[in-house]
Amino acid sequence: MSRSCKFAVAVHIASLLATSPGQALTSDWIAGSVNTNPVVVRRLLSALAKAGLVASSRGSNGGSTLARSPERISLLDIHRAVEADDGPALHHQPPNPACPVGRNIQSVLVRVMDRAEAAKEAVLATTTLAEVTGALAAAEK
Amino acid sequence: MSRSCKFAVAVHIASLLATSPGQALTSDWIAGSVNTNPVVVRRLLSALAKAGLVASSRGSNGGSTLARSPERISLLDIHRAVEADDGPALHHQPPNPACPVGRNIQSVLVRVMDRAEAAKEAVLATTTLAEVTGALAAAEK
DNA sequence: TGTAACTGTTACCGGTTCGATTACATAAAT
DNA sequence: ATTTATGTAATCGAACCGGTAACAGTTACA
Repeated sequence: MSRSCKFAVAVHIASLLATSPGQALTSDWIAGSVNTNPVVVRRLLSALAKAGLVASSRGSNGGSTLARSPERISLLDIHRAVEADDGPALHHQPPNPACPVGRNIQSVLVRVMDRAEAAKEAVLATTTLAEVTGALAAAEK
Repeated sequence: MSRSCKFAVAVHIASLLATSPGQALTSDWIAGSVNTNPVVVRRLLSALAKAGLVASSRGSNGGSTLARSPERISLLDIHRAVEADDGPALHHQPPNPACPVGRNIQSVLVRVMDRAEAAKEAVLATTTLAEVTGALAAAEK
């Protein structure tokens, strides 16, 4: 396993909540659909709750629901909630400031990589959770 | 150090080669500008050579040069050369096929994440190495 | 010819991230 | 009280990355 699949699982979780409106789902039940451990689900639910996308209640009959309607939750909201944003991945050690390339490459790279990341996020921003559940329903029939 | 900075270093290396046209640079010299180990540089040069972006000659007076002009090398070329493309990061374990969400979420996710990745790559594809070195020169004055 | 310079590749170490798992404190319904 | 949940910390194994040493192969040149 190479990269993080937190985003994929978080969208999965949010889709489950969106298709069970008004009903609180437990981390155990969600884990059964995702096919993973309930603690993994709770960690992601915790991140989604901190971002204000999900509300959880504890105790018996507890569980989680969406904090707002699926039309008003974008995949970028979910992505930002569960994946850390460390900015573009630059050199570990600062390049040689005595070299004309070395002393300027990072600022140039940041500009380009930020633009590329913004283009990616624009796609996620214009895709709503409601569109995802719509596509899920369309795939069923 | 969390993520890979291979792309950043590879663009750095390519910029050095682009600003020394016709002159073969050694991995030792390049490592001095990048501020890292020559083997790290050679690993990236090897990947760039396999992608046909760089030509290297061995032995005394050896070194590396660009295999084509900086105007005809895009940052996407460099990105594809040094960073593995594993496709979108989906679930480790396959989701539960007995669940309507679980059995369809991955195909829906692939469509969205592929679109997002394509948007990012479009930015890198329209940025040439020549533009990078132009920005480097502009930052100098 | 032989030596110095340079590439190409492998192997290994130390640090970090990730998912899975166990454990346990806390909270709420009945 | 007991049961059912969440919330969170700790730990484990696997994977990836950058740095480093080691070494084989190649080329220029004295």
